[in-house]
Amino acid sequence: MADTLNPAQLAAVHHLDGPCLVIAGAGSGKTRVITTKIARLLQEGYAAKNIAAITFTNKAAQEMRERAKHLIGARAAKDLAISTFHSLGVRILREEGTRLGLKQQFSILDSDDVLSVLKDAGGTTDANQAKGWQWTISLWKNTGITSETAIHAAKDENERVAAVVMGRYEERLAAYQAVDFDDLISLPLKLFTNDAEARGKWQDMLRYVLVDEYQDTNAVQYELLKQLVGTRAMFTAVGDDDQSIYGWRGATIENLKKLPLEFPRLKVIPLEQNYRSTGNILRAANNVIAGNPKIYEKKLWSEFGDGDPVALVESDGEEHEAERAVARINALRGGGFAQHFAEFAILYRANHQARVFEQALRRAQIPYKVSGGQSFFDRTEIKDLCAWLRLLVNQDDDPAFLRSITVPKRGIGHQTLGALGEFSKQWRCSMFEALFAESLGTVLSKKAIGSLHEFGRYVNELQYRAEHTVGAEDARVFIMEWLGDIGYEQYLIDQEENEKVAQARWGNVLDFVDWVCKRCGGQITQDGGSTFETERQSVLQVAQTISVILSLAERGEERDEVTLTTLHASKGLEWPHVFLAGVNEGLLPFKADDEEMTADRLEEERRLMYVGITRARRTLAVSTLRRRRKGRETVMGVPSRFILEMKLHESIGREDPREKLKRMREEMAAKAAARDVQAAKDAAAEGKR
DNA sequence: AGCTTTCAACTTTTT
DNA sequence: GTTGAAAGCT
Repeated sequence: MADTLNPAQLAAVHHLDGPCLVIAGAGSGKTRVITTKIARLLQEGYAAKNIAAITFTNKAAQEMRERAKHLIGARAAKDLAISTFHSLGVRILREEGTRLGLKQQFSILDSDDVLSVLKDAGGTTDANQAKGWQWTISLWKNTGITSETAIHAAKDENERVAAVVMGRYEERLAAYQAVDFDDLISLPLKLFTNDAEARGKWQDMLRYVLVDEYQDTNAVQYELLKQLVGTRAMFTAVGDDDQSIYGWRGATIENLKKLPLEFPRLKVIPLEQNYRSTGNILRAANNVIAGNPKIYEKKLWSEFGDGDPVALVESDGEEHEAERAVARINALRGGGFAQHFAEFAILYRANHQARVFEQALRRAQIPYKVSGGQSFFDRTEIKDLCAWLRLLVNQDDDPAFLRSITVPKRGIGHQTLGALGEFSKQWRCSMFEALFAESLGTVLSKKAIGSLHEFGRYVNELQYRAEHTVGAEDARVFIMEWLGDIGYEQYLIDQEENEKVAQARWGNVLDFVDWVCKRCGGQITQDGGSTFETERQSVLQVAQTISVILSLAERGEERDEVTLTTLHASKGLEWPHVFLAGVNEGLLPFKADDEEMTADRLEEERRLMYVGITRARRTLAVSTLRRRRKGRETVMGVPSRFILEMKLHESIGREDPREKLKRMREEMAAKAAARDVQAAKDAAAEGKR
């Protein structure tokens, strides 16, 4: 990317004296605009703590902070209020919650917690029913519907039941002094709407607000934003109406339409220069999205030249498609177009599509990662136990040491640990090594050293046992004893006032134990035709695996792997070589058998296709299935209408794809005929036998 | 009748 | 790879 900003980016950065909406096309350098604008605001005299940047995911927030750090230095970046909508909500509620009758240490329920409260409130043990309620209630809460108004919003019998359950659910939350994720937005909004003093205080604190991925905001988030910026309206919203793909969870592009109406001084700036993809890819993207009605006109272009034409891949079925993808990866690498596996991504509509690709990649010995899921390891209770396991693997892991020695509390406080830390710094050793140092007596009391030694000895004992415990059953016994020794269940109960929440957390712990034990015992894996049994592992070996996974995740280190991900999860990412899988009618655009395709739905599916296309930097393959398995029978695969909409014949440097499509159809028909003949022969042979 | 086994189907997801 | 439903077995 060039060192200087282009005129549109500059305009976006320098428009400081009023509301600003940046329509940031895919790959148009929007994060750069946001961070540069933050620097500009600082220059303009804004204090760092008065600048708020709001994102949707923690990852995005972290990334933005990193980028800001590079630009303005760590010191200034530290004070910036960069956070997600939700963590900003937490901050507001921690400080002002008492005004809403919420104690300062209210608890936040995650979706598992919510599920168990809902089962309880609805008097059911059926997880699916409770999940249905959870979904409906969350959607209501995200569109501004409360337990009072829910009954009017209910459209069928199920929803009417959900509305009743919602009432009881909300009562329970209030009784537990707990909030769910949606409350983290709606309660601050309620506060600001009713309490001018609190509103004034926060408007004064967050004097300039930047919002990333504005097209993903829901109705409640929009209202909160309005309350935050007040009539001063000093804000910049950055978003792309063409990349709004979260309508199904309450995001609404109404928020984009409303903005100029509610803020007449709004300056709208489109960013159209793309710094990511080749001309052929952008042309296909523009052609597809042209099928949608426009809110803000924009057309992406780049200076990269036409590049390779977009490839159209047709395969006989899912397995064949996966083979074609593997072949393509090998061909591009062999041809010197790519050096690393990490340059490739395979994108698909639904998670289950990943499986076939996983098998094919494994067979071809190509490393891959499936994105999404793994958030399991983010839970505090799991992190606690992982810290212990990490310590067993590597005693010199100081963060793991600190977490283990304080979880659960064992009478070793920050005084002792501070001294130990100081000591280890001085002697350039790890804290665990410092534990048994003789000269420790000069800085710490006998009693403190006693408890430290006890901890150290226990860790050594655990480590020995972990190394020698093999197999699922023994592993379970060992781990449960360990958890009993450290009193972890009791710790969870003490930690959490709400008994239900504590139980749910303990449930997660048990899941984790299962997970570990499963890996300790030999497991039978079926891969394609072959069946093999993996080695039985010791607890320590499994812990090592976990440590590796965690440390890679922590350092954000990239392994050289092909990425498999859903289209939704791919937004914001990019790869040199992208393979769009299963671009068939019914899959993309997705259509369930029992539901009709509305214009809104189709438009969102089209945006999803657009997001997929624009992930590619250099080459893009669009893959369709001639035959699609649907249960036992094989149905005819119809290429997605989006493929036609790409107008690939406009691609430069290839044969006319309409001709190619025609040829492929003929081939398909011939093959199908041949198959039928073969099938008839087989049947005849079967009959003879 | 109640249990086990087999078979098919399966949106998208963050906090 | 998991779950739910239907068919088959005791």
